[in-house]
Amino acid sequence: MALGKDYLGQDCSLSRALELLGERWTLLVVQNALYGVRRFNDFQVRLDIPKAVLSDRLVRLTEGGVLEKRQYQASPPRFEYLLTDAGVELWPVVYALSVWSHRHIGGEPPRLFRHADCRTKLLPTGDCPECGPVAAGDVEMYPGPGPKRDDPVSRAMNRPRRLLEPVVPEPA
Amino acid sequence: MALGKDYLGQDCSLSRALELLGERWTLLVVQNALYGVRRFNDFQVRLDIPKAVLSDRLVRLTEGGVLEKRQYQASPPRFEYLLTDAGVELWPVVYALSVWSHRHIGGEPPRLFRHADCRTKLLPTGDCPECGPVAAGDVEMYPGPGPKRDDPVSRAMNRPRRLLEPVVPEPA
DNA sequence: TCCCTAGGTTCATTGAACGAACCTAGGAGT
DNA sequence: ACTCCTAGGTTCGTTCAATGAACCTAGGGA
Repeated sequence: MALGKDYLGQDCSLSRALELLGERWTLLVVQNALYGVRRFNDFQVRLDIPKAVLSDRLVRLTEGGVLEKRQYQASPPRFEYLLTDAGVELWPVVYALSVWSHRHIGGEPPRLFRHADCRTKLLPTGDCPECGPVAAGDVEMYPGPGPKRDDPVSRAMNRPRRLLEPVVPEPA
Repeated sequence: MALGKDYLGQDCSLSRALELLGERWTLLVVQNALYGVRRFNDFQVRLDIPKAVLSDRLVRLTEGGVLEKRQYQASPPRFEYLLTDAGVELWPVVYALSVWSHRHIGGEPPRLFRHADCRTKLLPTGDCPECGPVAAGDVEMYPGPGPKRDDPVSRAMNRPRRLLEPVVPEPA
């Protein structure tokens, strides 16, 4: 975002959220973290995002308390980025915006979401019509009618799976 | 957003929403439209946004079906921008993100929101804990503890008022 | 005649996004 | 012993959106 990613003169909570989440690519990174993507190269392959931008976004999300960087292997040192509790709480926002997009912009959704316990499709709020509020970890993602990207990470997401369950792409 | 405001290679609904709503300032324009701001100069005064950017965002939101441009006076010709039904349906997204920001980033909210009928504070989803789903027009906005901007448009928003009710700033 | 208002447009400057190239350290293959 | 591969980045020149000050236009009011 050119010349100032901040909104200094604003008085609302939304502007503070947008300083952290409103930059290009940022919310897509969070969405894919909810889908189970954890590693730098997996984000990069799935999003086709310039590495320098991805690096910046991961740092900012980590500093902002949305992600946590963890070493998952000592030698050679390798890292993954996990959503914090605050990050997981962005699920309703991401889902509501996706539903809005499908309703008002159009396009077939490549992935659908239901309550894992009762298999009921979620309301736009992310709640289950039968059971009420649903934790993000109890949401099951399964393939929808829309076209899907063809890369190893996206392919690994085609099996029905819960949110936050780590994506393990097959090696090429 | 530099070099491409689009996300062409993406397969998700969210990326299509972000092509329309994800640029700098855009969601703040929608938020203020929900708060009752309708006129070019009122958006400009309240947001301190460069006029060229505001002009671009209003055109894009209008083309995208979020706003509708209407002439409210013939001579001299004057215009206002009203939210469409699709635009009003962004209220839960805007509200959920504001609540997230207050919970996880902090800061006092300058405005609070309750169900106008029963005066109960809304859930983060925008629903009323007592009555269930609430239409945006039945949400009442009232001043909260946080600091407020001091401009004629922001001052006009300090009286308790329903969402979408037109803001009428006092002339300076 | 002059100024004011609403609703913009024009333009030079700045700095974020892009993407290709490069880097580093540890295994793995031959 | 040497080379390749992988994960996880960094560097850097190019492109283009954001900024803000100046300007524009048409009608009304003093």
